[in-house]
Amino acid sequence: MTDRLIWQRLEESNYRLTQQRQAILDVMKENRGKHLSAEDVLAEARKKAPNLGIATVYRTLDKLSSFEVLYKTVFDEGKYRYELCEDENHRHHHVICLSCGQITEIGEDLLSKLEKHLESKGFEVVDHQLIMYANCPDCKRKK
Amino acid sequence: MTDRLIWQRLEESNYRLTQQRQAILDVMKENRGKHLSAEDVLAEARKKAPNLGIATVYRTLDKLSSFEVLYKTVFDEGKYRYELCEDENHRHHHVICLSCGQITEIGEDLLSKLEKHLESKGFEVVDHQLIMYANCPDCKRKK
DNA sequence: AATAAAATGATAATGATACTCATTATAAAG
DNA sequence: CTTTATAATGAGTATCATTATCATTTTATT
Repeated sequence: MTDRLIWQRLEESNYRLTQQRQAILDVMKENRGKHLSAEDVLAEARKKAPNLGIATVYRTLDKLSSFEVLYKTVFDEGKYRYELCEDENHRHHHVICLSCGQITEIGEDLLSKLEKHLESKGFEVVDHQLIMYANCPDCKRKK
Repeated sequence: MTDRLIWQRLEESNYRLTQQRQAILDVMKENRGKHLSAEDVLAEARKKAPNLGIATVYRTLDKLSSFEVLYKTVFDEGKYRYELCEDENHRHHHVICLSCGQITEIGEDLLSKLEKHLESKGFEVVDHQLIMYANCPDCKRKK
C-alpha cells in the first residue's frame, strides 16, 4: 500500500496522526508482509515513543484496521495479528509452517494450482482453511 | 465421519471412553456440521452428565482434536470452535456472516466458482481468507 | 479387597484484549 | 496568545477464553 493511499484513508476518516499513532504506523510500514501481534508492535513502537501504552496500541491497530489500512487476522494461536494492507482486493493467502510457525504470504487464486505451486516451491501441504466473509441472505435482505 | 472410524481412532490412541467423554462425543455427533465453542459443548453435555466441568470439556476437545476426530478451528472472534471431522481430506470451507456471525459450511474448490456460487445463493461476499497449513521447505528438509 | 494409575471438577493462574478514568495534549474560538 | 472544549493517552482494572494445579474420585490391575 502506498503512503499516498494511507494518507487518503486517514484523511477521509479525519484521523489525527499523533506521535504515538505515527510511531505505530511507521512500525507497520517497516514490517510490510509480516504479521505482528499487538505486543510485537508495542515493543517496536516504544523505540520511537518510549511511554507508549498497550491500550493505545490496541486502539490504534483497531482503528487502522477499520480504515482498511491494516488487516487484522487470526491464525490458530489465540491472538490477532496485524499487517499493512498490500492491495485493493482484500485477498489474503497465507502459508503457516506446522513446525516453525513461520507465516508466508502467497498470491494465487485457485486452490489446486496453489497447492501445486507451493509443492513445487518445496512446501509440504498438510491442510488448508478457506474462510469467506459475507452477509448471509437473511442479513442482506434486512439491510 | 462414521462411528466405526471414530472408534478406530480412539482405540488406536488407547483412549478410555468415560461417561463425560462419551457425553461430549455424543454432543459433537449430534451437531455434525456445526461449529461449537467449549461453552456450547459444556451446556449441551451437561444434559447428559450434569456435574461435568469445563476443564474436562477443554481436555476432551483437545484430545479428540489430536486424534483427528474433531477439527479445532478459530474464526475472527477470539475463541476456538470444534466440529466433528467429516472426511479424510481435512478441507474446511466456511462462510461467516458479517452481521449475525452465523457460520455456514460450503463445499466448493475454486475460489471464483465459490464466490459465484455463494452470490447465487443470496450471500454478499465481502472478503475472504485462505490459510494453508504446511511444512515450509526448511522444516521439510530437516525431517 | 488392596494398590496403582488415570480422570475429574473446583478453583486459581494466565494471557490477550477491552474498558474506565484521571491526566495531558491538541484544536477552535474569542 | 489565552481560554475552553474536545480528543487522546497511559495506568490500571476488568473480562473472557483457556490452561494449570491439586485434592478427590473413579477405574483398572494385582
